[in-house]
Amino acid sequence: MKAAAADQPAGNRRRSRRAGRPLAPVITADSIADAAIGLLDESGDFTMAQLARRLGVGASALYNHVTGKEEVLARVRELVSDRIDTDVFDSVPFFDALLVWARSYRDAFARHPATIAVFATTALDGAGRTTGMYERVVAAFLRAGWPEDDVMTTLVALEDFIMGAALDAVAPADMFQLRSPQDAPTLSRVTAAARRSPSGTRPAQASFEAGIEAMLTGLRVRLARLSA
Amino acid sequence: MKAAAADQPAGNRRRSRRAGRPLAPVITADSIADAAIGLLDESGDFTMAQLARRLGVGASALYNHVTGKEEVLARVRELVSDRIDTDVFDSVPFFDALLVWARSYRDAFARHPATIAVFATTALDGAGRTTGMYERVVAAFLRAGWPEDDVMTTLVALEDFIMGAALDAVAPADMFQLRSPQDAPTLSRVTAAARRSPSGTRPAQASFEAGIEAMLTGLRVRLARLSA
DNA sequence: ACCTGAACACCGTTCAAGT
DNA sequence: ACCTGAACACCGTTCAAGT
Repeated sequence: MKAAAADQPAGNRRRSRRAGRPLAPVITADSIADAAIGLLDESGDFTMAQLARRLGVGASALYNHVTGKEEVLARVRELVSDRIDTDVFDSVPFFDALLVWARSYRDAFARHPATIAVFATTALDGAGRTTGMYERVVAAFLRAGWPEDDVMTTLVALEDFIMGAALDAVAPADMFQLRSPQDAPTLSRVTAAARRSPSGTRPAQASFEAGIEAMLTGLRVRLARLSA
Repeated sequence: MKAAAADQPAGNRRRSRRAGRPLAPVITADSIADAAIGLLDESGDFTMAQLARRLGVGASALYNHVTGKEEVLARVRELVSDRIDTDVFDSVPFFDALLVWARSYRDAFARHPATIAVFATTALDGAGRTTGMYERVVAAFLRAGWPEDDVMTTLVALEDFIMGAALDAVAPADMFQLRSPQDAPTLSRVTAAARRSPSGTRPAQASFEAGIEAMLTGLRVRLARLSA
């Protein structure tokens, strides 16, 4: 009745590894984070059991490499932060760079909705890539002449909008598609008009562009006022 | 060994109710939503078991009144939406009203972080108070002369910012308090400057005010451009 | 109709046993 | 050090039994 253990070393399809320490580690903290981001991309969430299954180990094996799910999410955040473009600040004018940065920031997180709440509420722990991202953006604010004591306030305001837009990007397209339009005639009229409009872009996308444009317009005014 | 069942009818301290249908219903969909919002206020989250315990029933009893946790959250959203001030649109100029509305919107959700993601991603289902809130705000946009096919785009852009700010309001105050400041000297300098600044308001609050001001400034420009 | 209490499939995490 | 597999306390939800 015993199934033959015919696994190739590289294969992870079938379950067969006897208990005890393997000759070489099967997983690493990095491979765990990679697998997590894969699951996040595919289904928007992950469990420790799914993670372990994908890596071909038991769930408890994960805890030899990470302290728990929270650390996995923190590591995912680092990987996601890495996709945010901060190089633009060296090549184009400040406000133009801010627009590119904001778009890449929103896109990076819109693909991983499960990380948004964690990202927004977990403290930075030092030397990571997320900290590096902030360091470069803050430096750009200062080079643009932004008052030192207003940089964080403004940067976080921008982040608030970006995170809200990332959350919205995963909302159902028909959020405002009412069953009984007569209960909210004005809302129905306006959502219908939006659908007819020749935007081409998806609604969430259009709102992001409208919002970031308004915000940057307002921030130009703010900078002028604070500089005066 | 059997404990005496000495409960007052109104008391819900001790567990004692024999199986079978009670003479009068013990809970209702409304009392469930009320209890949920209480737990949300106290600890930022709730489980069906906690909800049942607070109501003095078994967890399975909840399912006689709601279909599941999702419905509970939807009902909480309705209660929260009810706290958003839309009356201002009748009493003060449009952009001033928008500011008051945005503040009350953010405050309503900042107290219930667990509902933010649900609110942002669940479709409206018709005749509720949330729909009513939208109906009144949309009407105000139109009265202010906003182009019909741009109302939803702009309203959602505002909501993106408000929701992001609500999420930020529950973030730890020391998010940017690095363990090793030398790894990010510019970021450290700027966060230190922000702490010294005589704002009086909390950082998340200051960012909300800066952001909504910038956004409304930008939207005034947008309205002028679209009207031209 | 509306409760209780047992049960189910799952969750994240711990830990002894094995190499 | 790093795996397996059993176990724990919990989660949301279902359902038979009781009135």
